Amino acid sequence: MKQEPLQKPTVSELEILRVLWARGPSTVREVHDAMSEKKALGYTTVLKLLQIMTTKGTVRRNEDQRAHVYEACQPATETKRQLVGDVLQRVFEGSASELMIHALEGRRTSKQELDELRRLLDEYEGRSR
Amino acid sequence: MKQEPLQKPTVSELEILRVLWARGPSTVREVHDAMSEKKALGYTTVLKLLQIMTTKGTVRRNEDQRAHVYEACQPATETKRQLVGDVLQRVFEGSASELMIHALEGRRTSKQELDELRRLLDEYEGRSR
DNA sequence: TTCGAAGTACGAAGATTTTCGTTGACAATA
DNA sequence: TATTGTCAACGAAAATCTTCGTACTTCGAA
Repeated sequence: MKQEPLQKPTVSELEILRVLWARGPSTVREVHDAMSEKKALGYTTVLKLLQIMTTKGTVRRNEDQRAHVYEACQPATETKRQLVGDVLQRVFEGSASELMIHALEGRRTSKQELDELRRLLDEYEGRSR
Repeated sequence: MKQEPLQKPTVSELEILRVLWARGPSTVREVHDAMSEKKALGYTTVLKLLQIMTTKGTVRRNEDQRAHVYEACQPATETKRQLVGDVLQRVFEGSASELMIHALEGRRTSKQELDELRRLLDEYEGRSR
């Protein structure tokens, strides 16, 4: 049962992906060290996760070196889009406005970020018209 | 170990919550019927889910009638905020702009919705200033 | 050449989620 | 009153996820 790369990463898998997105192709050791700043996980735990992600097609690895080098199969943008799209559907029935309202509430959003958001809307509109 | 209502509903639990939010207080039968339009689940599956959610404090129930009546403990808004806040942190490191970019990409967004989004930004800014 | 460090592979335990089947209590009705 | 549905409670199986421990391999250095 070959799985297309359409499956959502789990919580732990996402943590790993974030490291790979930030660092680019990395060894288990590098991923483990980068993560241990935020969360302590055993080396073999990270290794296992990467092995599982390999079988799922989430990451691929280069085995030329003794320490295999892993990298994400999908660009970060694609996966992020998928993740937010999932919430958009499951929680907000596809309404971006609803999503936005709840994203803004319960946090302080700076004037800078609001302006940035407006700029994004204009840009999006200009692009898609 | 009493759990504060800070725990994220699972995928299935969310489906149930959506029904409760839409219908208001409902019996298992009502929830089950409402859901079966979208997804077929056994009656006892829905019952079990509601029982679990009761122990978690996600929903509460009135047992006056033979068919217990369930309702969500948290208002929809609160839970939605929590869910989107979770993604905001885990995927976008708290950046609403990043969230927005990826929410808009990969879908068609109408002029109406874009205007609505702008209105929301203005409203938010006016309110918090 | 032997020994330790660094790596991968494998299996597995424990937690959580998802989904029902079964049982027994009750109630409506024939 | 005997039968037929409806419902809650419970247990449990199957699927996932999370986390490691152990064993085996390989590469350098002593």
